[in-house]
Amino acid sequence: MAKGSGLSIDNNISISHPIAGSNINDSSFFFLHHPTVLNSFPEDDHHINKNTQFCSFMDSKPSPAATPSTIQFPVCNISSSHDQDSSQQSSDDHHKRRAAIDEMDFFSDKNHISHVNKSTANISNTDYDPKESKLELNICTGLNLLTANTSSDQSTVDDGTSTNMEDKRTKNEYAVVQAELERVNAENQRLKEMVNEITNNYNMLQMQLMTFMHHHNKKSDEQVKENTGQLMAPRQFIDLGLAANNNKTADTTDKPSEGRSRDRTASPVNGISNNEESNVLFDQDKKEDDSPDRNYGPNNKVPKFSSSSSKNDDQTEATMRKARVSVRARLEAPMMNDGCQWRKYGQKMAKGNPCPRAYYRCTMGGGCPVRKQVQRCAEDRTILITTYEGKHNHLLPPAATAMASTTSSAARLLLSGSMSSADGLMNANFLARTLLPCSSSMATISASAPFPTVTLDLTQNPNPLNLQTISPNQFQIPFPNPPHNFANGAAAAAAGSLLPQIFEQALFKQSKSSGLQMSQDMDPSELSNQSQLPSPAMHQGQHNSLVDSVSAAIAADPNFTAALAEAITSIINGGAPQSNNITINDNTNVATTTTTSNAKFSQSS
DNA sequence: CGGATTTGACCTGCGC
DNA sequence: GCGCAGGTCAAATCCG
Repeated sequence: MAKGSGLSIDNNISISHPIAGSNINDSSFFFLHHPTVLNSFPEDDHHINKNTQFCSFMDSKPSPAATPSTIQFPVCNISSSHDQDSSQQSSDDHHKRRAAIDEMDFFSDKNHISHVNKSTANISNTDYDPKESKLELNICTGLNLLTANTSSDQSTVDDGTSTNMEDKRTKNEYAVVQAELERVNAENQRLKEMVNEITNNYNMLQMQLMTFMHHHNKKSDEQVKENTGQLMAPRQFIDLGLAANNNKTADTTDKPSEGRSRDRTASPVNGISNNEESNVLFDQDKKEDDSPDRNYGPNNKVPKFSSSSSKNDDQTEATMRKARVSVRARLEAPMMNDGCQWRKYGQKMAKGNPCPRAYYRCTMGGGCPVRKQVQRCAEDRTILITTYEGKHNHLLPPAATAMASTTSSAARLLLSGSMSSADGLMNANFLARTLLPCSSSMATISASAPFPTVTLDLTQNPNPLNLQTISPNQFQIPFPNPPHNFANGAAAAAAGSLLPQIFEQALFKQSKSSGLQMSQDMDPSELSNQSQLPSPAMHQGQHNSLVDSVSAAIAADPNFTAALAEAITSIINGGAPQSNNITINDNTNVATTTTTSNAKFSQSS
């Protein structure tokens, strides 16, 4: 290479380093994106620190002035293969060198920026734009290399002393790193914004759900009584899970029209008002939480009434204990891996099913009230039916949060009706309408069942997101395109995590379409942020909530991400548009809330 | 040996 | 009141 030809800058990596006496072919020499190729002049030999390829990057003993501002890039496999001298360094130097290698200082002092003639630094790397560069590069190479771009007519070779090969090389590397850094920063910022948005939307939905249920709890009983004829049946159903009433006299005087209520559940219309004014609750479930193993003891035969300021919470707990979420999944394994630890405490032969029903209790937390029943379907024994009951009173591992949130949300859905019976049925029916707006058949709920049960069917493959009535007391949500043959059931459990989002969306939309019911009990400042949201934003929030669920599902079992993604995609593509058709009427008069709700209920019943 | 599972007994509510 | 069914208890057993 003739003198004066300057540096050859080429994106095709080919480094010839005559100074070091070796060619640098190791791709690891270049970090991140392909840096440009630099050929130095032999004349510059005396300027180059032989111990380094990038003088300013790696020199462990820079000049004191350059020390604080030296940019240090991680460079691997250099010294051993390209620098014989480095192998002779003392171990101390070696450690210093390594320490220098491991550091990258992109924010060096501007005062130490070397004077680089930008006019000669015609770098072919398109990522580099000195004008847009926000980072200042401090280069103190001690070199005085000439640079030239032989491949471009635009370049001019400056034979002056302001530029040199190391400068250009460093600048190239810097440009690459800077571009990468900016890209990563931009992506990081974008991800942060996404996370914040998802979090905000999730919190908003959760708050709305809570507020909505709180509103139901505070609705006056008179409003319910106005529809006594229509509400009788739903009251019986909804409150089955709430009231623990062993008052046999009351039972005989006002029994449910059909079916029976189980222990610790009772007809709510036995002269016991569920509204807040009654200020009555059953503390039985608190005992259950404290000592679930003793909830069948004689002391618990007669639930005790007490007053408490935390009535809502206790009622929530009570009903959560009653509400059930059943998951049907094709599963070879004897039990679905839902992330929790369970202890089997019983097994019974259930009527009408040759397969025994196993009873499990959560053992992850002391006195956790959550239980589940596992039984194979009589018709199709490849289907495993897992029924969850209760609410965990302890922290859950990530893998268990999906199903736990499902059961919790399902219970809350049903609970939302137990506070105010009319709206309770409305919730279920609204859920049906939301999920299957085109269907003329509504999920019907009666008092014939001991527990309100939501069944998540992961075994079917219907076209629409369908809501089926599989029994008078159950509404079933078949999961579209379910993953087949779950190896361990984790995907099924994870898929169940979609349920709370469905509930939340349904409840939220109900609250919207019913005239922003929460507004009565809600701080206007809180509501303002929510009710005034334009629909697209809200839909986005719901979608983000779904995404959040997806994340939990994936966390539950990454091995089934693909299968789960398929199912989720089906919901998003097939189910979400349906729900998104729900019109959010921000102009609905709040004063018409009760009327609207009752009208909805009348339609449903 | 300690924890988990099995399994028969027991409890409870409901229907007849 | 009795029987049935669902649900739970707890001693026996199993297992790592």
